[in-house]
Amino acid sequence: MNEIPRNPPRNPDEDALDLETFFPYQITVLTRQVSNSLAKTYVDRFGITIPEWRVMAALGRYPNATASHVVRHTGLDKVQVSRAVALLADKGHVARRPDPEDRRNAFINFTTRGRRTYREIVPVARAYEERLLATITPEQRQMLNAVLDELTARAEEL
Amino acid sequence: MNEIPRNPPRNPDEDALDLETFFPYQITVLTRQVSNSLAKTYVDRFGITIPEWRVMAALGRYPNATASHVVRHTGLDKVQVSRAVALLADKGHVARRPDPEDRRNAFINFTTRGRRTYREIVPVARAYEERLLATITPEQRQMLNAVLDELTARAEEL
DNA sequence: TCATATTAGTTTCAAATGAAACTAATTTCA
DNA sequence: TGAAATTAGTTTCATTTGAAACTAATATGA
Repeated sequence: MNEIPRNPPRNPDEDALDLETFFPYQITVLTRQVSNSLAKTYVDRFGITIPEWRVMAALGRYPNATASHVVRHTGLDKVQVSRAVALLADKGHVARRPDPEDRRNAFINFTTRGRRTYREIVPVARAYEERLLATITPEQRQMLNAVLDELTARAEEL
Repeated sequence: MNEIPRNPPRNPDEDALDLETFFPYQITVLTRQVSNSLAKTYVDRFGITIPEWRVMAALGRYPNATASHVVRHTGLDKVQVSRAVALLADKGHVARRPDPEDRRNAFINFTTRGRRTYREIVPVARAYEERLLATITPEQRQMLNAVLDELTARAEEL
């Protein structure tokens, strides 16, 4: 058996910053964990990536959207959307239809197959969220939701 | 002036999932925003990346740490730590000293310069956090902190 | 009306990432 | 002992990412 490595002594320096209680660190760690779990689920069970899922989520809510609309509703940038839509089209989940009024635009819609897949994913995504949040109270959830919105707006200002 | 593009109609489908209220989406968007702001600050003002900052933060708290200790305290993986330490050493912020008792290990410490840089960064990092959290109440902060810890533990289980 | 600017979306390229392979040192146990 | 397994840390390589350049279409204004 190896010796269990001891941590080096904690620095008594008053000014040292504790990463564990530093908010940007905390959310980074949580986000990575959550994203990795979800990405694995989406890939393993549905063969899609998170950006692809986000595009589908946007289409589920706003059908017949253009890529620009998808950008607005997913927090993805246009490169990611372009790629995700191309991959979803390859997989037969969505189809693009050029806008005859302005041929720079293309409307994006689910195929029958894509809609079926979307309807399978939604409850899985909800169930993950539900299990993740299961141990916190409804008041905490509600507060968390409000605080995250507030901080996102705030972070955009800074 | 171009026409302002209208959003496509919202889908009345009851089962559609709202990305904006989906927790994994919310924290992803917030985290990206916060990380980008901070990364820009660290690069512009101190010439270091976020992984390098995290290593410095770990060293500030736990001096004379090995790379493994840093891994444990930063949430970075060993590849990132190896690279970040190499970069910090190139920049003269840290120095590695082989452990004579076990030459696989190397103790990592600030150089004088590195410690000075660290002491400059800490208040900047604290100030950013402070400004970000300025609009939420102390009760909310405290709850947020507790909930994030709880959810991180929970996410690791799932 | 036609040269210039703007917009939608795609492609290119360079940097960041992390899994897996690797090197070197130490530990284990037959 | 000493061969096999384990550990610390680094390097390699394939993938992901996003900024910038690009293409095609439309809008603007002298």
